Amino acid sequence: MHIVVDRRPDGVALIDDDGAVELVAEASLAQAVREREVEHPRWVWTDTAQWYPPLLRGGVRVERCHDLRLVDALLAAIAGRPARREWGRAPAAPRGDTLFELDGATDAAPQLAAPTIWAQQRAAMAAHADPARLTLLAAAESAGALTAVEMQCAGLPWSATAHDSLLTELLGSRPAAGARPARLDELAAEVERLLGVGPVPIDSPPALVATLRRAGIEVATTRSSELKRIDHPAIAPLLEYKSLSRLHTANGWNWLDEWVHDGRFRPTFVPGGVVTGRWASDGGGALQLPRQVRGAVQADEGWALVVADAAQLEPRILAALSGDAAMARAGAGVDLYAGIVASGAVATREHAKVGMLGAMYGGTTGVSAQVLPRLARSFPQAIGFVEAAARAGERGERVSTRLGRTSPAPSRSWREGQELASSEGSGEAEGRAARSAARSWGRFTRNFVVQGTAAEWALAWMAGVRRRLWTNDGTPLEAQPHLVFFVHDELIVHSPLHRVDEVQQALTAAAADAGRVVFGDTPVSFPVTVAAVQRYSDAK
DNA sequence: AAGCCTAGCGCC
DNA sequence: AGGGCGCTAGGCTT
Repeated sequence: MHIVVDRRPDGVALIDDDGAVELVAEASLAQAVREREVEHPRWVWTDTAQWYPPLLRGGVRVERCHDLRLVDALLAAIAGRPARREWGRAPAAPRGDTLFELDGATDAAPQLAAPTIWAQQRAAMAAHADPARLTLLAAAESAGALTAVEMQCAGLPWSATAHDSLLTELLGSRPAAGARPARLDELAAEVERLLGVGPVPIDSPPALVATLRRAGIEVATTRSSELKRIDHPAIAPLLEYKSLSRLHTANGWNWLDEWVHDGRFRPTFVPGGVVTGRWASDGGGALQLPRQVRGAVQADEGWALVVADAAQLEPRILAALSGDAAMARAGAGVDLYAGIVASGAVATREHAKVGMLGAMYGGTTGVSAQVLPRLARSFPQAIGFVEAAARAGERGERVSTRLGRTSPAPSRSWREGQELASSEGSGEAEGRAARSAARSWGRFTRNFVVQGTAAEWALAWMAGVRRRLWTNDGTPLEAQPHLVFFVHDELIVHSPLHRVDEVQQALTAAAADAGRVVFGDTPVSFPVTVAAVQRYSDAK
């Protein structure tokens, strides 16, 4: 049962599968949705990020939806056309701002109504080589969109007091606006003293490189990794300065003022915001919360944070994708890398880890490259799978995830570079540039299949957790266990203490389900580590 | 002043 | 000569 939500000049039309139309005023939409929700429909609408927040603020939860904008992005990538724009615009949108724009129609063409787009998408999905998987992906993507809105609405519990203490501890008390914290002043002075060449432009990388060189420190950049290799007394305080300066500028008091209100951090999550299908975030750097500040993420009194992390998700995804039975066996325990060592393929856990990451990212140097041949001997299917994805990318082909998300085609300039290099009389330089570009795109497609499929697994996991925690009995979301955070392979549920066991069970069971949902019958396991804590920093 | 780019660092 | 991001500061151009 679907209900298409369509904005009309005179209100919002709710259209069911029989074509019955209920027209409701925008102001009474929440009430209408609440009443229809008892039928457990799948709401079909242009954009969850636009439609859902007002409903949720009105206390109305939606169990399932089909997000036309997100599915359009999937279908566009598959068809190799640009995605549509201008979703959910009011009919009074200015001339030219129509959905038809990209189809080459004139601006006299009517804006496509949601029912029309829905019909087109159903047809496109039915015509796909694997409609079942694509339908699953559409549902998972849409469930993610609902969850993203709910997580923003609930917010991540954040203690401004703890954050302030932590900053004061590390940086000194809060400085006046625009001023530098005392600890940073001290460190800058220390660096200056130890370099002994006058003023040090510590915040300007190019100028700092020049100053370091004047002090006899031969560096090409001011990157920490490069500085770490240098033996000089000024380096330690410089590195500490960089780390604390970063904390201050990225997650200091200004960040706290801007992003934390009423004990909650409410970032905007952007499902499908990354080309691989991973989520992105908008504002607050939500997906890059440094470990330094995770002590400020604190459960409410009487509540806990249930933090769950999928163990070595990407290599497990690769094992399942490629059907590599040996790697599945290595992953039988909680630690896949230990399993690889136990299999005899490599000597240490670190080698296993670096080697697998290198295989999935396309690393060609160092330990990663050294152990790759050993991994390839022990796990030929897994390694062969990513190698094939890389070769496809190098040829300019597109690749797909397990559920059918398709990588973009390489750019025109990329293709032109390849053609130029293979044309008659092409020079050495063009050839080198083209091979470099080809390998680079191959690294992208190599990673795309793994990262993208891991994103699908994570969506399935999240949807499973949400379903298990689901209630729609009128209890506010924030009065029961609810998802508050997601980062690629990690979920946090804020839960009343007396329901923590049940939440842990939900996180674990949903992970096992996700493997079956995405891969069907697979020997690969997807264990999660789960910890109930008061502070996020206590989780690992 | 605003927009864009680069360097650098945080996360997965 | 390692994939994907977001964000900030400095420094340039417009």
